[in-house]
Amino acid sequence: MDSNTNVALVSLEGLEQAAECLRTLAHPHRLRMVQMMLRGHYTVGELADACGIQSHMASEHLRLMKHCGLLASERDGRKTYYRVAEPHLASIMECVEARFGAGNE
Amino acid sequence: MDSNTNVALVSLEGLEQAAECLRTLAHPHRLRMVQMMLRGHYTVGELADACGIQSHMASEHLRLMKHCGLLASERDGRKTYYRVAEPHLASIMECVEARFGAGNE
DNA sequence: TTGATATATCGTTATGTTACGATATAATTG
DNA sequence: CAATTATATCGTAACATAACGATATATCAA
Repeated sequence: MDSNTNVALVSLEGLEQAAECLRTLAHPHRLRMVQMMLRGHYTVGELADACGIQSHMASEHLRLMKHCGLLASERDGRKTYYRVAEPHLASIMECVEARFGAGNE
Repeated sequence: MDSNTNVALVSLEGLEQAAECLRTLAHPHRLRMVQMMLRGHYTVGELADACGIQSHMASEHLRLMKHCGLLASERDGRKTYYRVAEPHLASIMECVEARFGAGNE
């Protein structure tokens, strides 16, 4: 028996929230940022550089993910450090790595 | 140390594919259908009824998920049965259930 | 205070997605 | 064969998202 066979179906409201989070996560630069943030905390500029995008665009991606509860941030002087706030993100990134990581491209 | 700290960052190409899959999954009706299909196989009409949508719209949702490798289908007479083809979907739905299921709404 | 640096926000345009009626195909029944 | 049932596809209008230049704010350094 599959491990989730006995879990009740999630309510439509729950699925709508889940869809919003997944949709927010579903962008290659945002996935890259999350993957980095699971390994440490980074400034907007560092995340932008790693993605090869301008920092004002990274800022917007980060804002979207923070808005749906995936991230949190704290300011230190003129830098803002973002970090993962949703514990389940690690499991989802493990799936992404298992399915799309080295050896599966 | 987190369990994924040593895993190499996924290539941008991999992240683009991952983003496409996640974006396809990120819809409340599609999540409901996947949740059902993890428990059995269903026809287009059964999945449509469960979501309260017309079957031609369910057909379109199912086509999108099949297109990116999440589902497979087989025809039996005039019915088409869809089933989950991507094993990692179970883990992702477990995350969704843990985060948005009963007790977390 | 002035200039430089780091983030954030705004406005616009281009592109993508969703829902849905209409229509098409394919299989079954009478 | 004609009618019915189950899926699938097409065209389109409404809506959402992404990218990006311009601009704003906030902090630090000289």
